[in-house]
Amino acid sequence: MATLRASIEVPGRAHMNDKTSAVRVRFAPSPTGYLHLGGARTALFNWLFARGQGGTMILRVEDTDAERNKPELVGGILDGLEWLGVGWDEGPFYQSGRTELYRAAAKKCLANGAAFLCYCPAEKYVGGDHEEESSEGPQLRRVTRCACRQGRPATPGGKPAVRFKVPLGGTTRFLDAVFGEREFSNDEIEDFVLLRSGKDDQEFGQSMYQLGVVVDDIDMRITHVIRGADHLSNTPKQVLLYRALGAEPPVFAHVPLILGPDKSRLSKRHGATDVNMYRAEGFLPEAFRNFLALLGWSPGGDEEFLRTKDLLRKFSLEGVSRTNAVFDRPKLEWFNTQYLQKLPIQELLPEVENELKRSGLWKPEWAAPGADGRDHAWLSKTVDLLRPRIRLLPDFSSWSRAFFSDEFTRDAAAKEKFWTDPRVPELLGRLADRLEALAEWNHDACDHASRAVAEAGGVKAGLLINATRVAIVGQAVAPPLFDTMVVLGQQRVVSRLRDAVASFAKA
RNA sequence: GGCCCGGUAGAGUAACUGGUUAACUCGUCACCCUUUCAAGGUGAAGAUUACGGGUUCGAUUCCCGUCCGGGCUACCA
Repeated sequence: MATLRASIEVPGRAHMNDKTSAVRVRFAPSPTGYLHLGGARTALFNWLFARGQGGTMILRVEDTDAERNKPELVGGILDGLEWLGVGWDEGPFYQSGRTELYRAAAKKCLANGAAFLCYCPAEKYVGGDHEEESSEGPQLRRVTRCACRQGRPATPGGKPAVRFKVPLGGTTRFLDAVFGEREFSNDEIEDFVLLRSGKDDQEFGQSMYQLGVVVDDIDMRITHVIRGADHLSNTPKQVLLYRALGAEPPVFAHVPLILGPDKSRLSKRHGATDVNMYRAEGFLPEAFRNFLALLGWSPGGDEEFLRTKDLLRKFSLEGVSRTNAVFDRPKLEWFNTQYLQKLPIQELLPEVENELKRSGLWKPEWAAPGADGRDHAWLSKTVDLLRPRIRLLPDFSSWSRAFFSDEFTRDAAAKEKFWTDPRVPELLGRLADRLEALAEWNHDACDHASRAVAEAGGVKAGLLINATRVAIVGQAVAPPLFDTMVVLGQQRVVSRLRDAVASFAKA
């Protein structure tokens, strides 16, 4: 993966007291689903933070739940990250392969009294926050402690799970770079499970989330935990674990969640939430990144069109908001059109090439400047002409098909709109003759010839121009006609005009 | 239910540690440009800063309450 730049001094924030250690962050997806927008945004923030300060980005797959885990989903998540341009320096590490590490940590907690063996079957566990029947219907009671923590199992027998022994009374506090100082009462925290009970001949089962994250974050020397705000309430548990394992907690930075247009949690019913679907739709990764970065973060100024290098330079945890953001697709599309228009043409060309290859329209001679470079120059000019009207990459092969192939059809609605005048066939025929006779093929020559034909025929130039557009590109909407003619070339324009005239005869 | 976090125009955000016409971007509407449609240009509408109290000479900024939204409350992550 990307080479790690030499560690430089961490700008750091005084109150966080970062010593001199370089920044180390991680993105830790769970393969229970695809890479969704929220996850992608979290990955992006971690990446921006790490790359912006010469730190290290680690990728860790949290697959400790054998039941819900779907290994085949990992590939899609990695693909999504790659498309997003979010690379990592270490990993991917898989928690499923680090089981011994977690068991050792759990045993350490058992040994130093920070954890206990709980023999309660999961359904019978008496601790926690269970629902209970009352005169007013089902009620949830406060956290209670199980007798197992005193070594007096309420329901002896069976295999025990390891639970963390949360201190009675007192508070647990930590620093969050986004939400500030946080303090939680220990009495609100249940004795959470560290290790599942073992099956068959196993002493213990797989690690639970809380143990896995903490052990790995310590082991991987993570300095900043940047993740979704849905983990804010779990953080005190983790801080307790850090202490029990004799480690200092990192700086936490919880970023607000991304909600759907109805302000409810973003889910499949809100449409595309899988980043790979945006790639498939033809968004440019950099535009997508720019849009995503602005969800829950602001550079402070008025500029919103921020290329990746700008994001890298400006990103900071201080700019992260505490308010959940709503995903707004129209704005994403706006960003895409902006990038389509403003990107240096040489940066856009590879994307267009991929698109044309995907649709089978690509011609090898268009590839990078060859012998005389004329074909490549033609492609470059054509894409440049087309791009102000393109919204998504696939538009290059659908909407602008006639620019790259002679096999195209004329849009019925376009004919309906611009071919209704009975004089059109004759005008198009005369224009074909006139253009064919042209010695010079350029914008002005096409312009003069067309206007002359219109004038001679006693019609407004617009009538001929619009009809001609439909004839040569098959669309009612296209780039300015004379520029289009230049790009298509004399022979092609003439033959398409005659083909159009012929189509009238048939009809 | 308990605990926690939020609440600035339809959306994303800004407004130095409270200071006076609440700013920018997307979207919407209008006009200009014009050869279609975009883009671009100009302008407009849209916010009693969720609501109600309080502190203060002064609050979007501080405090309390209410309402609304979200999160956590699993041998999920």
